[in-house]
Amino acid sequence: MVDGFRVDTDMSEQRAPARRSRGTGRVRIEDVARAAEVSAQTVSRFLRHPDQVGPAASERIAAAISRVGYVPNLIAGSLASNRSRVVAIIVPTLANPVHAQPVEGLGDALRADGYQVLVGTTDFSQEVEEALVRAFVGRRVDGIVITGGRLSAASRTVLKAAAIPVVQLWELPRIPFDMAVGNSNIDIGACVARHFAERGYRRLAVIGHVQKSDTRSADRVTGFLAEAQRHGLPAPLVMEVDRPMLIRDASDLVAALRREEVRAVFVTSAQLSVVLLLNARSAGIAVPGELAIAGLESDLSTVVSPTLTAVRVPAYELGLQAGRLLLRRMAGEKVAQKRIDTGFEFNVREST
Amino acid sequence: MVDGFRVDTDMSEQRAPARRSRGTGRVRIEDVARAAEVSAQTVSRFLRHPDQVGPAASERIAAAISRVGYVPNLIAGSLASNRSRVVAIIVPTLANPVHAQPVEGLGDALRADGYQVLVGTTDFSQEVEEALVRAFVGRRVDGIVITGGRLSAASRTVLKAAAIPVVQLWELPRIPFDMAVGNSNIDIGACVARHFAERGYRRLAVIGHVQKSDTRSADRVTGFLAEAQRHGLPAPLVMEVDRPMLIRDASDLVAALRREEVRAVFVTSAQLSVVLLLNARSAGIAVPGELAIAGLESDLSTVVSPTLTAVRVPAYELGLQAGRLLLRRMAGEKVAQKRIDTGFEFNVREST
DNA sequence: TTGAAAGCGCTAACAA
DNA sequence: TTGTTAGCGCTTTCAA
Repeated sequence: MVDGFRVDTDMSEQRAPARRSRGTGRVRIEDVARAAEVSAQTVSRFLRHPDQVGPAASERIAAAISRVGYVPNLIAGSLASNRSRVVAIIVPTLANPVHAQPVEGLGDALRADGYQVLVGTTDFSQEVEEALVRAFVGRRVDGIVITGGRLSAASRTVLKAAAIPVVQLWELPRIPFDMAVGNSNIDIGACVARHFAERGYRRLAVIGHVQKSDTRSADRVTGFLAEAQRHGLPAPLVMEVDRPMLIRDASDLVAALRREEVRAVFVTSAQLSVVLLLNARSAGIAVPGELAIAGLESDLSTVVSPTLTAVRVPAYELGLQAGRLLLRRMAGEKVAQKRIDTGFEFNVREST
Repeated sequence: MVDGFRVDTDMSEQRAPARRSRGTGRVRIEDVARAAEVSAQTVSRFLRHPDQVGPAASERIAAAISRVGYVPNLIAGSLASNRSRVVAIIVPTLANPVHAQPVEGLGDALRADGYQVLVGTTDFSQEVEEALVRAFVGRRVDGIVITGGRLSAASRTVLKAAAIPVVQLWELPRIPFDMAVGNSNIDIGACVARHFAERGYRRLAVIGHVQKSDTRSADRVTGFLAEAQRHGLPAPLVMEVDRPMLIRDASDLVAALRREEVRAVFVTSAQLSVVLLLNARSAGIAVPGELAIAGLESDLSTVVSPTLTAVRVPAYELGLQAGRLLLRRMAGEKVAQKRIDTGFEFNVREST
């Protein structure tokens, strides 16, 4: 508090009765205005459209701001302008880098424009997702990114009423709720199955993370099975794992694969594919001689031995693209291309 | 919009001139009030203190809310109450699970109380951190968690003026800015060095992530060196790596370690320690016979062969504890214990 | 238990 | 380029 600029917010010289001031005691735009001898509006303009303010005023305002230590109250600004400059993203978990990276991509896309990112994790719960959607809409976020291609009826209703841009991530519904950034997970599964077929492996298996709301993994399994059938292979073994992130020991899985005489397996989780590979190796199984393994890409894919054949989905880019879409829409632009296919890479390495 | 409750926000029956309405067209508390035939204050009370509203009114209000599809505008509420129910956390990156997990822990600690989490990533930049602090304070977050024990003067000034609870994470400054949750990274380094000394290894090395603002890693190195000296060992080799997350090939490091005839190495990054172990193995180096390796814990520590001796820092719990501290302070409670040492585990396994 | 009035701190609309 | 005025939608204060 300098020079006695504002100490008490109570300006009621001779107003109403003795109502206690509700002021927060913090420096307001009004205080800056008084210090710079301009109106509050001019200070506001200086902050938002500096080019519309004269040089003399600008100089005094800038000085006043730093002198009184003014930090604009964005809450008040949001209420008045009906734009929060906050964007929300809902992911299942942040412990898995594949879901944390889009959050970072989103933030990077929006940072320059002064947006902040609210994050919510669902732990794969549909109910939590609905609650988050409501909470975020209540906070009047300017846009929202939601992991997955399915939205509950309740979420749809709330989002529709909010009339804000929405990006669905990781999947490409034929008719997105609003916009979608992702890829075909069915294609991913099919791509791996085709690779196995071409290599001549017949007895296949697929290990997926099966969670009711994790449709990405389910789609990959579906695509895998369909493609295997197309190639006239026997129906692959389908194995399910609850929480791939927590698997530290895949020896049971390895034993089961061996018992079933599986020749090639596709693991739809990055973490688990590496774990499985390492386990198979220490169980003395030749990879790919006895068992071929394909998984999802991680930093370890090229470090393990044999190196892992893996599908790479550009997680960070997903968030970046989602952010760019939101930015355009929040700027009032119409977006024609409502589905962005970010594709995937299939890196064939030694393990298959 | 049901039953004609509010369609246009312009209520100016015969007010002022012809000023265009600024209303957002969304359902407001007033619309619910009218539908339930109570005042707006009663609806507000029903939402915040349901026990203070009569049963008849409560019933009508509940019905009205769902009938008109009311989602309270938390921005307006925040402005009026001067509480945003938003907490911010600043981390270097979300791509590294060790930094993503505290975010999740924080969210889990706060969810039940209706708080949301704003996330900012700095990519280890001090300037970005300052900008984020300003932005978050501008949004009037009710509390803030900041990775690291050092705060710039600018950040301190802004935070002091904001007068909100602040938790520093991962380190335990002797005198925290406000509160701190973490552990002694010097102790971590010392613990590993002591272990090496006890095992009889003399020629040591430590590989750290050296980034000017990443003082955690630096402290671990410091502790390691000090303890080695205390045990009368020759000065360990110190090697630096720019971005441990991006290291996919540690063969250069392995070669250097061999050239320098290092007997035991401590790698202060989880990712890199596994990569180094795998690289050493494929280079035909016996672990721990020729080279002992200790690192930081990850899901792979027990999967690799030999299993990795590793320090486990409870990242998720760090965020959880930070959230609990904030919650107490935001509830107006005084917190006596301003430094929470979450400790660490040292899991000795086969690699040393 | 309920309601009326008065802001919270800012920006949009309008006027000069 | 600058200022004045009137809200944004809610909660707090005070009164009944």
